[in-house]
Amino acid sequence: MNEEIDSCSPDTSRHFLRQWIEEDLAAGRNDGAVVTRFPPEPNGWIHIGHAKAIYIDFGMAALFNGRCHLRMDDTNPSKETDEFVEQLKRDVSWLGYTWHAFFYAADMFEAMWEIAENLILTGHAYICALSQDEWKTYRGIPTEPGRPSPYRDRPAEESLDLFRRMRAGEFAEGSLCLRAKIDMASPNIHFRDPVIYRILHTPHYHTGDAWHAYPMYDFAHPIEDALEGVTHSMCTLEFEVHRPLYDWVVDRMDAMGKLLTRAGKKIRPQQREFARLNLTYTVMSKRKLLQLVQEKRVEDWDDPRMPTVAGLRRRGYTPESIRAFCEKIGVSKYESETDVALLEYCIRADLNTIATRRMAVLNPVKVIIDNMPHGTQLIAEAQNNPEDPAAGTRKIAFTRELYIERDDFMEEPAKKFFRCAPGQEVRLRGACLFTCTHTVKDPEGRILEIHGTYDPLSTGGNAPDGRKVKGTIHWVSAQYAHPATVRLYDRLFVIPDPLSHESGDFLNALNPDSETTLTAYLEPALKDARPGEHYQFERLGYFCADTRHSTPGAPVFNRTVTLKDSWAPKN
RNA sequence: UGCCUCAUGGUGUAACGGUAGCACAACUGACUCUGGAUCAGUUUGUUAAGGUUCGAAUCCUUAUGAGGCAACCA
Repeated sequence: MNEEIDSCSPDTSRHFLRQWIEEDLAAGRNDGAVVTRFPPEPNGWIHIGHAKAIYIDFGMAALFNGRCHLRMDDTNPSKETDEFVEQLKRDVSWLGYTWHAFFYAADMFEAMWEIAENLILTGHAYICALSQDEWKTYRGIPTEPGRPSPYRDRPAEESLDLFRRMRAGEFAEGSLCLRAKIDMASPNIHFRDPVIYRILHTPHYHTGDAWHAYPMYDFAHPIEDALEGVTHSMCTLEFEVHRPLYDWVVDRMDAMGKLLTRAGKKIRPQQREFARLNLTYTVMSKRKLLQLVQEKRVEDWDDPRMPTVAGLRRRGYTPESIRAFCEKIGVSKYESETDVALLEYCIRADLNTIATRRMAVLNPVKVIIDNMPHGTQLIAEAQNNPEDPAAGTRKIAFTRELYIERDDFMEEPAKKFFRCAPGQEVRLRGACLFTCTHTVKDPEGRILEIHGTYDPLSTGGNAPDGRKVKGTIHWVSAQYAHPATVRLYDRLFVIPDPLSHESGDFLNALNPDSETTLTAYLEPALKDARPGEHYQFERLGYFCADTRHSTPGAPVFNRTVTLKDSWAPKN
């Protein structure tokens, strides 16, 4: 791939986020600092949609010589684990990014607590004892104002006492919560006295049982940003209506003198939102991916059919291709649906330059070269990668009996079918020219053997008289072929019926034939393929030796992506 | 029917009051020891209606369409 992508350089187009930061810089805000963050909740594995966010968060920081933090947004202990944290780090690193600092939001619980107590003391928060159901009637609906909670004017000392006892674990989950006192008549629901602390007794993977009261996202996130010195907090569109609340919290911190300063200037974090990635035929919801894993519809989070970063990696996608994809899709606030064809283009473009060419036959039919004496063999020399002469060549034994792809032979060739057919000369890649003379069939008419002759003068694949041969097919020696497991993937998330998808019954919309496992004949060199290595099996597509099931001497190959067009007769 | 946001070819984006451009997809052709790749080319677009302006994708108004917000999730 080109240098731009290798260096993880950010998008060069002037999208609205870039302009936003440029304006801040021009206005001299935050003393010229640019600090961003990628703040996943460690409750699952990241997918291609997160890759977009990572690309933006890290890319914008890099563009302005700023810093980007990796932060675990772990304010809800019920779904979070250390394993997810470790996987998150692995995946972000694999994508090619290095964070300038790593944080757990949980490490800031004490600071958040202090701010919350301060809010209570200054009349900006109170302990509410309304149940969730009761609260619904007080909060009101978007089109009508809400009513104040009966606990809204609880004295600060009383709230403070209850708040501290919440923390100590004296109360049952749901019995009490801390609310910010803002505006029950606001058209923005998030301003109607939002909950900022709730009681949770589930142990936290990082802080254990030290806490029984946990901050809500809306309260915690701006504090995390402010305490880390984040200047530009970028997130997806659904948080747009939360922005006023984000600013409200930052204002409260400012009033308490809690904002960081740099050269005497306050670092005031701001939030902006961009559209999340939607891919055609692809389920991106973390909840649904979790369901696929839990119900064992897939092998694991890194199943090659999953849109997770780990799944793509195991499927054979490269970090370069994913970054190139992120650059191509751009950044906007329009909720678009990107065609997966673009993702596939990106991996083909990368693999085309780096993948080693090998010959393989997935659906074999035997070829017998009648004018080649039994027991003899020729040595063919083939390029390892025509796109990269430095990849060199290799020698392959060519024998009297071969396998070729069944699709590469047509008894009655269609128009423009230039491959093997009776009387039609074809090139056996890297070896020689071959002409089929006749076939042998079983009683059902299925072809068992293709017989023919080769041109002994065409060694290497070219006839000395210079005659042109339009078709070139791949082959493996029947004598030396290495049988191996190959898995072909179709799109797992094909949605034949959009209605079933929209009704939430997405499992019925999954393509049941998304994976086909078969035994293929490979050229002997493939026996030594190491997990993670990329190959192009000529016209069959790009493959990657599996990183999970491959064993030395017996690699399993996953198909990364097919070549652009597969030939089909046009009638 | 409250608030917020968005709308440019089939798809994704650029143009920031001054020639609607790029990429993917599709289709043509050239070349090729992969019907791949590469190279060249073609087709297709500013949601609608008003207004401001010498000039509007861009600014204003209205309409239409799409999405988000009523978890003690993030």
